[in-house]
Amino acid sequence: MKKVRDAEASKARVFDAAAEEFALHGFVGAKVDRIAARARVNKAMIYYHFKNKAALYRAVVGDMFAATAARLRELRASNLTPAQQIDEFIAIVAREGQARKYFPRMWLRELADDGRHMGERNFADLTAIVSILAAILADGQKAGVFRPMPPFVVQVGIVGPLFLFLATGPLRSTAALKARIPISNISTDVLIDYVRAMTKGALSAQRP
Amino acid sequence: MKKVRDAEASKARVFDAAAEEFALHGFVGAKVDRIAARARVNKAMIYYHFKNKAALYRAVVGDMFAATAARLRELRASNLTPAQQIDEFIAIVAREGQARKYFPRMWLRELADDGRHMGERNFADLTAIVSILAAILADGQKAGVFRPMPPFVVQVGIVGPLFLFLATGPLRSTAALKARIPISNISTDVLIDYVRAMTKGALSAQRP
DNA sequence: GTCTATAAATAGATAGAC
DNA sequence: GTCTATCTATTTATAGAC
Repeated sequence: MKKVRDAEASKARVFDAAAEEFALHGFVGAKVDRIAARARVNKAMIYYHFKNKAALYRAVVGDMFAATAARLRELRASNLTPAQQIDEFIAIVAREGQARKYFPRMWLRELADDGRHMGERNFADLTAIVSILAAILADGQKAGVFRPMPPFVVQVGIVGPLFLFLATGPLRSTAALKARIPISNISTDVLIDYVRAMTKGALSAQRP
Repeated sequence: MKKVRDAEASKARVFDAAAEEFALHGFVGAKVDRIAARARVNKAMIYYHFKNKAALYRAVVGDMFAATAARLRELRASNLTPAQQIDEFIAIVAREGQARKYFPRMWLRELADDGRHMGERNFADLTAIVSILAAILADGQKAGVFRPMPPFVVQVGIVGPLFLFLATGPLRSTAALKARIPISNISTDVLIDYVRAMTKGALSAQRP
């Protein structure tokens, strides 16, 4: 019993340490030795809890995707208007991404890697997320409030700004210093509002 | 003389091969052996032409940044209106990024790495780019056509969608198949228009 | 300028004792 | 469940011949 609780605790520590390590160094750059050190666990324990480095990685990605897909399915089951659903889509992606500090970095890397390290399960969740956005856009077009636009364009228009921002805190601070730009503390709410304004401005059916 | 031309040619092949390799695998994942094979050059030649892997990387990043910064300085010297300068800023970043297929992926990775592999020169160019955007925004605010917005927010709102799109061609094709979304061939012009509409929609001073 | 050979370090994974 | 020791493979970089 005691052992079981310890096992769960050490497995959770491995998960957290791995998430941080993958975010900072990418799949290839992440070192199992460092994950073990970070988790205060013997390296062999990582292979006891998870099959290997790849499986550990997929578990971390899966946590974000499963949570996001679940929240989006709830959204889709609501009866909000298409415009409101876009607002909520943006807020959900932003909040789930912010709740997992490591994830935006991991995702930028995984995109650059063409999804090379994702498993079937990860891919299914990603597909679900894109399909939900496509459905919202289709509803909005049918209602005449959105102009036609390929879902992937809208997707990168939402995820791009959100994740680039969430992933680049330290770099922005450094750049702000060097460029002598005031380092205003930008809240996630400001960011969400901006992405909402961008997206609806660009999707709006009636434009000059 | 013949040798010199050969040297220039092989150095150029190393540059191209390295750019491709860094884009596909990141700084850590890039293998010098693969760069040599790709460039059809002996591995030792890489160290003959460039100091080491890091210097080679900085040269590739520098090519994009120097070109972009130069074009933006020209833009800044023009007498276009702030709104027109934003449109041109977006087009320049998109076109320079598209002219270097490898770069958007490299940049997503470098952002996730907090700029860890950049040199002083790279950083100076990056700073110049951000400063130019900040100046355009300040002009627009002064003229009353843009609402106040931190430059970094606008920056991620432009670079995020552009580079996420440019970096993810193959992945989008795969996802489109799995999600049964029509794989429309989206042109860079459509993308540029969308990012322009997004940015100006979100910056517009008079909004509901 | 070009190539071979190799030094030196590092990393993923596992066997096997406790 | 936990730890030590180690095997095997890779990888950056250079020395030195041509």
